[in-house]
Amino acid sequence: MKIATWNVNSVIARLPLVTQWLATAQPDVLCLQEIKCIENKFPREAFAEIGYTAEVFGQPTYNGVAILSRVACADVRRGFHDDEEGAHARLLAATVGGVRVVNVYIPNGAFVGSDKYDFKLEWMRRLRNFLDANAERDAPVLLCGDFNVAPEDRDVYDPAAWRGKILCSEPERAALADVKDWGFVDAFRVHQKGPGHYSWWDYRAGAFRRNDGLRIDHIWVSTALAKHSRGAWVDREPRGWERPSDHTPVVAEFT
DNA sequence: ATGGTGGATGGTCCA
Repeated sequence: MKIATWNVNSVIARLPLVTQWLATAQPDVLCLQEIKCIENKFPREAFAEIGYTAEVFGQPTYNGVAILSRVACADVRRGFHDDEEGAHARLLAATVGGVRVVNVYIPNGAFVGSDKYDFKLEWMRRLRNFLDANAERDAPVLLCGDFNVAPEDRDVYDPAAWRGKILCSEPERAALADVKDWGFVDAFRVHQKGPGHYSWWDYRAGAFRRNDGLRIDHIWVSTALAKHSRGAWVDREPRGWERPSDHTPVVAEFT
């Protein structure tokens, strides 16, 4: 089983790239974030034509997550139990091929100390609570998505410049570590130990050309699923295509 | 060079 995650920054604007990538990478599951559309504008037919069903949790203009899969999804969950009306569409869970997949778009947080930053930290606390209440540690569970946190300095192109900044600050790293303490293993780090692997590069200032990136998109797995991990990698190629997302896919493979 | 780009939208907000 091959599963991938990709923040596409508008699924409508990125449709040609996503279908092209699916055709070559051939994942069984692709979790999307920032689809930036409501469910009835999601290009469901284009994905169906190449063999993927879609579960969608949409929202106008901002956020939105979806799961594309070659097999049917079961037990689909949209958002937290205690979400209020109109809450951000940032969490979509489904059982696919025996794996409980939790697809998240963790808030960006704007800048350290902002209201959005507080919202981000609180959202991560709610995610941990969601996992405690809804996921089984002994089962194959996979948490993936745009986490908007670079967990360690080796995930950052210039750690000194980013120290304490948004996406790297200690409170964010601690909140994410608490999510990980639910019982996850970073599938990417099982296979890749070194620095220089990034999943996001700012659109501005030629960041991709200079490889000024951060590793903020992740695939984490329960220890039960980690036993079946056969590989994990970042596919940098779509970031270099025409009209790219600022993120590129992260992929993990399991037996 | 003290900014820069990109998406949804139709003024700015968000990243």
